[in-house]
Amino acid sequence: MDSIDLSEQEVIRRQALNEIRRLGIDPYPAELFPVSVSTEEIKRNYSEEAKNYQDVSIAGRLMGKRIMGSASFAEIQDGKGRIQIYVKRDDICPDDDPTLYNTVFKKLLDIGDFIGVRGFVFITKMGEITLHVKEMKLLSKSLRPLPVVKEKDGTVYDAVKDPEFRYRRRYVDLVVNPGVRNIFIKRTRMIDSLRNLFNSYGYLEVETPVLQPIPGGAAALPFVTHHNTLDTPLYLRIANELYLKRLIVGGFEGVYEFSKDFRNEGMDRMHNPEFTVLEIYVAYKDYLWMMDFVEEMMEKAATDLHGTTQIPYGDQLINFERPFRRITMTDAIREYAGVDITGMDEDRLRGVCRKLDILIDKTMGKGKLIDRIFGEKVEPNLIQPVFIMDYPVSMSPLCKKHRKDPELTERFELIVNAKEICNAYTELNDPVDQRERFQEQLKLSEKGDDEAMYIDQDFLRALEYGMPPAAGLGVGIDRLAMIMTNQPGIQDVLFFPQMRPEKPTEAEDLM
RNA sequence: GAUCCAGUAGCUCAGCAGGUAGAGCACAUCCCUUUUAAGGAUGGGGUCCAGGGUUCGAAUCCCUGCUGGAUCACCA
Repeated sequence: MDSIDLSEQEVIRRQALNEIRRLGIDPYPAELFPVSVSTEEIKRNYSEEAKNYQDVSIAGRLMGKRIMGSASFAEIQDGKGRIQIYVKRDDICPDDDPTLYNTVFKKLLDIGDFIGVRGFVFITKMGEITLHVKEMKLLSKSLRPLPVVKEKDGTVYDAVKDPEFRYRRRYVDLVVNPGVRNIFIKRTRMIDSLRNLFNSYGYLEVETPVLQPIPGGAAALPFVTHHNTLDTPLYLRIANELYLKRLIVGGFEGVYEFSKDFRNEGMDRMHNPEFTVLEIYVAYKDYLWMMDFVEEMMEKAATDLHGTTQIPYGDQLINFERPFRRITMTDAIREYAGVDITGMDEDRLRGVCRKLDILIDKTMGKGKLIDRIFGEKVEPNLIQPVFIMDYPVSMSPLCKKHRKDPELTERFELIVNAKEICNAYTELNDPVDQRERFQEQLKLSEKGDDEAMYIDQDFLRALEYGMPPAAGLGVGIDRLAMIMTNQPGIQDVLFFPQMRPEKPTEAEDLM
């Protein structure tokens, strides 16, 4: 990298780096630094009376310096939070040489540098818990200036908020915006909560192929790649449903997987090309059982994260307390759109759509028309958790037909804040019916529906060996995380949301 | 994909009857031993996203492009 491309501050930091080396200090030492406590633990447990934490070591990023001659206050930020440190020249420079304080600390250390300090904890006149430093060591020099975000009385000054900057340099976002870390910690805690529940039921976490010869289990456009040795196309999975069901065929009675799925479709605040779905399949259950299970799961996740079932989302308060409302799709359309679609054929549904001012096109079949009515007129009203049950058969080629109505399927979705969070079936295990449903998908595909499902012959073969009755569930983990962490976009709950690659000039600059 | 908005210092932003740039923080030099958005003084730093056009003159007006955001469409 040519120094002519560096900003003044970057040049100064490189000069400081050289100066540090010249003083015989290794700016990137190899040996461990013995951290004895976290900033959080000190702040939580320190008491003046107990006089605890009188010899501790902490490490982290230097996040602020307030120099007042031969004494200074500064801040260290570790993985848990920040603590103020008090640095006095006479303490860190016990002999006559003041270099460590005057030159190294005051001039050569910058905001963003990692340092380790050892000392004792006290409380300043202003009442702040502070570490009085006796020894200081540089652990890693930072060469780029970190944005300095300040805060007073709850007001944040100069917060880094440009979304492009935040998503492209998430590492900086995490250092500088403390709330961001908590979002991701909560996301992980949420997944822990689900996993713990599944394990407590004795279900087995499994892994199934990401690279699939036939991308099945959902209606979506896949990413295609190529395997050189096999000389065959492979697809990144759009769902793992068909593989998990094969495991149910194989005798596992409860399996689940947190699955990274990939869909070659649009990107926006709700969609990222790769995203996480939980899928779980349980033998000998049906979709009614699964609704109870989902209620338990959601209530537990909410309480594990927030200690309550009431979750703030935007200006809403969402209540995950059991039981959730249950309503069939037909009843929901009757209630919110004022139309009874029972027994309507495709033409009459088209008439309904026209009357309700819903945009449709010729390629839409009965299932899609009903879905449009639901999406336009019903879904926006559904803020609190609600199960929508019994979808039309043509929308659900992997779902068992309804025990009472062959036009419907035993399927439900959980809608929260007008968005689908869960999708579940009584799984179709009749291999003959499944073959027919696939063939109908093939017809749709021949009509031009590029998302119609492929026929997976091996999956049919598996069903022909016999699959026990089972209930299956898919949960959009990113969307659930959005709700559980009160975030408006999927980019805010993904560490590294997909972005257009940076320009070559920028990329070269990063080399 | 459509429409709208935005891109100015490391960060947050101002500047737009057109006269080639400014603030706060950060950075540099100096003063200051319990401060806390520390303070005081002085100073450096910008291909004003890119390219074209109008003009004597463009950060400012026009066109094209790039990147991002919002809304809608499409899609789970």
